[in-house]
Amino acid sequence: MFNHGGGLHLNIQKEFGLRIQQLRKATGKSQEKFALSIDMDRTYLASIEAGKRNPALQNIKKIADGLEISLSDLFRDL
Amino acid sequence: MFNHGGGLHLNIQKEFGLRIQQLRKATGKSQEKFALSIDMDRTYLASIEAGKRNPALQNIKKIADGLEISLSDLFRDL
DNA sequence: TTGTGACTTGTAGTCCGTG
DNA sequence: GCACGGACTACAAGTCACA
Repeated sequence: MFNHGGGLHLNIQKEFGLRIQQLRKATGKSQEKFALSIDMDRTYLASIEAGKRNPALQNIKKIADGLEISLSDLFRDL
Repeated sequence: MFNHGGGLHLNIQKEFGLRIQQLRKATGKSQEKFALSIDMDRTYLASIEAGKRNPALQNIKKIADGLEISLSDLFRDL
């Protein structure tokens, strides 16, 4: 009866997507501007935020760098 | 002149590999036993530990679960 | 017990659009 | 600005034989 770490029963992709969306919005950037700033395709970023993709470590790192936070902080509360 | 834990110039794959190797060894399990426990191929785990792979979120999560730590803790100091 | 190269299959990731 | 889709290409996933 515990809920391992994070929000509800959303899967890890959805949780991750919501997390980066929240952090991106806090920067005031659009998906397109943010994606551009980290050299990532805009539609790919959108699908990650939607929880539809399973991004690999290098891209996760890229996002963390773009958000200017550590990987550990990126995964906080997940 | 010491490097405080994480940064270095190893790439993220190598850092991640070393990190999970360290944590796995702390559990006292062999690659084979640990891989088995998380339903992952032993040679695939070995190549991740060696920093030769770029694992995706689902597999990263699988490893964190197997180590019984949060993703945030898994990435601590990385 | 672990490392590695080679391989096939599935999907990560890119690029072009649309409402 | 965003969600969504089609059609691709690059590479992760997963497995094996052997060192």
